[in-house]
Amino acid sequence: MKPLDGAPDLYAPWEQTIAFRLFSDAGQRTLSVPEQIAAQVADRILEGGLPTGAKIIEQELAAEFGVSRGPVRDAIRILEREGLATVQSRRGAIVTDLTVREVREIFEIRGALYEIVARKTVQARSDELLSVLEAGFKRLKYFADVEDDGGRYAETAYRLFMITAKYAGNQRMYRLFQSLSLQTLRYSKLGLATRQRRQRSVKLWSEALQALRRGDSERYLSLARQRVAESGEEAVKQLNAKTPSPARASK
Amino acid sequence: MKPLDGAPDLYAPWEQTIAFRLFSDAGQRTLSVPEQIAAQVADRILEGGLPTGAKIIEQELAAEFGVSRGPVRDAIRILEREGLATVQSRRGAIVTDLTVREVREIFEIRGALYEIVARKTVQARSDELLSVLEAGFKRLKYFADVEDDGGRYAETAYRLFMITAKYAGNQRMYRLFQSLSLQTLRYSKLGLATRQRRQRSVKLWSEALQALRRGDSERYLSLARQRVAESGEEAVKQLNAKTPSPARASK
DNA sequence: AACATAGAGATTGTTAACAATCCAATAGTC
DNA sequence: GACTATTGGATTGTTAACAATCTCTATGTT
Repeated sequence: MKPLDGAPDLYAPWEQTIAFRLFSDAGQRTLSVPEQIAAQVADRILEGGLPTGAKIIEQELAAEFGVSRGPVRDAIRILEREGLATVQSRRGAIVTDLTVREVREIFEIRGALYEIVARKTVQARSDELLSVLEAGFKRLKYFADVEDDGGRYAETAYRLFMITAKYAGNQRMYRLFQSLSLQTLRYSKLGLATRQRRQRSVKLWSEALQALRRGDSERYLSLARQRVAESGEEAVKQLNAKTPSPARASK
Repeated sequence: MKPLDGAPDLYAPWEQTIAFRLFSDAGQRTLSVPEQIAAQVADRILEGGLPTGAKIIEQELAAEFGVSRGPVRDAIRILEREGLATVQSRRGAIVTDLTVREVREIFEIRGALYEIVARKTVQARSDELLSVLEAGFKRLKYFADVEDDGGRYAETAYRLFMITAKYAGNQRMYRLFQSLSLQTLRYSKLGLATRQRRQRSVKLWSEALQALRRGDSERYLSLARQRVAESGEEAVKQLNAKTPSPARASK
């Protein structure tokens, strides 16, 4: 029944929230209380419910989740570790607000890691992987046409990529990708807010999957590289258009 | 007086302990109490005072540092984040004991990141960097001939590399390298326990620095790549020779 | 002798109160 | 009016006690 190490849960990654997977991927079966809190807050951050720069106050979360501040503190440290919260000593935590430079840096790192992951994914490809990806790709195409802020498409693309990354077999790298991609997910979204951009992304995915099917490692790699590069550029461009004038309108 | 962004502290990285730099690099000026504790314990782990797999008990550290368990818990979480401690829910923390597979995975990641870092270092090279590296290289040669377990050589090589990584300009990647390299430092040591191995490493460093001086990016990259590959292979080999029979001698 | 069970001690998880620090609004000064 | 001190409230940091859990030893059973 277990076709490949770590493969079973490839079949149903779409039902769980991203943050839940973030921690269940880490190994343990049941999540500790701080992890459960962290997962819920993480989802809120990724969905935009807690906007960039918002203060995360221990007492508030403690009251909301019905625990004392101790476990909440732990949860905040977990979010910090994942790059979703930024803690300043004695000043509390805020939802991480990446600078343009940091977003660039992370995309550069992701680009470097793609070199390895892409090759290993092609090498380890199987009918199973291809059919799982095919199913995911259908989802992706669906969300490309849904009119929203690009959030659902970006999330689906993230999950689709993580499936290929898991298949590459380097667990540490998988974990690293998870962290880096999740940190930039809110910013990637910006570059996928128009249907046009999403359709461009779908095209690149489509060709990449074909290359993967053929086992064309070089083509797959170059498409993956192109995708992350375009995605990064677009995110940075949108971010630049946004941040320079941070609303100093009224008063 | 400040020749280049982030450069000043390149001049005196040798006096501070590795773990102290680990946190002062992170940004803040003064270290919080948990960070100070984490730094001291981290040094102990890296030096071998706390051996691989050793239990880290909250109460013990609390008593030793004269604080309650709260800050110690924080410190342990920090060590976990840095990959030096492994925390199991309700079972406490131990000094991280990497499997052969994990060591391989980390070296693979480092290899991928070298691609970027090496190119950027060559691109950003300056007389200042070269002279700092020259001074560091002297140190390296010195420790190559000191008879010990390879610890001091490995540490010096780590610091020398981190200087080049800092110069590359991608802060996030610098931080990542710091974490990954520190996690494997205890294992890298294994491959540098003989004077012969150290002299081989010195040779690669020497040639790499020459290539850097000439601005020969490709040569520099290939030497860096070779160094990390050999280092990884040797570490894995030694680790394999060690772990399969985990001392079931007496009793 | 091998194995299962029970219990004591050790250890982590959680809580609530207290201490230290930070922040913002207010009052005071030039 | 602009700038600097002050003070109160909000918030994080720390502590010590209590609760829950785990581990290991000793005991008992087959």
